[in-house]
Amino acid sequence: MADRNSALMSGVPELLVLSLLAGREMYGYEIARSVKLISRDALVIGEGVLYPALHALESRRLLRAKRTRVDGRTRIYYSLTVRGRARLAKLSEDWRRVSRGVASILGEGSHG
Amino acid sequence: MADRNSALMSGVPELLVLSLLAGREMYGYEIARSVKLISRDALVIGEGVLYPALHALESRRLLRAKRTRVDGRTRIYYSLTVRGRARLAKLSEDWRRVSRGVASILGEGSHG
DNA sequence: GGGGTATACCTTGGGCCACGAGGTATCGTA
DNA sequence: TACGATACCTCGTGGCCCAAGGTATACCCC
Repeated sequence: MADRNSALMSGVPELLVLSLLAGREMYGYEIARSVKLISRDALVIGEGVLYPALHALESRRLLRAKRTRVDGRTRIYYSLTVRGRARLAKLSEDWRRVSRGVASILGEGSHG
Repeated sequence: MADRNSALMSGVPELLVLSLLAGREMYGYEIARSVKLISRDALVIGEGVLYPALHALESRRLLRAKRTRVDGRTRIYYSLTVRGRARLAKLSEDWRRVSRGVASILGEGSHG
């Protein structure tokens, strides 16, 4: 099964997470709010998607985790590893390819 | 559970099929080749994805099927129903929303 | 007649992943 | 005391994608 590489799409949550963390380290709850905020409500990433994704990303060594305590609450800050940056580069390119591809089909279809 | 409506993404094959059929009626094999051709190899829709998708779309009354015989081979031409057009409109809008959303996150991340 | 390629349809099995729902705990506030 | 925001988490369901494999016709070449 190779590595779910050339999938048509999928993996958007992973892409969002990696992309945000490329800018600075963030914690889960903050990532969820940021996605909603930056995309102006176009995208919402649920916690049932986010946390498992973060754990998977960490165990795949794409993210590094740092536990801290703020105001009595636990926060886990995540940052990109080198492998994470490579993965981000690949996923971004995949996304652009698919995005352009879909646009080309939509264009064809609509103007007839 | 509602109708897999507000999904983050997914459903790209369905979108492609509906979009192509909005232009003119086509048969399965032709759709597969067209996707590859129009997208300049950016997108490839396998037959294991395409045919089940076409059947599902037909049973949901989004497509209409018309069996014909050409040169001794069977072709099944599909065309959009009214419901299919409505579905296409919705999926296109969803796609544009997600696409813009992802772009906004990628933009933030890369120059941040 | 045998082999290869293109056309044209199909199903099955497996697996990934998104999602909703629900759970724990702290803090501030009304 | 109850609620909402913050902050983490898991589980079960189900959708959907995919590779692989299967059937059959037409055409070409040798």
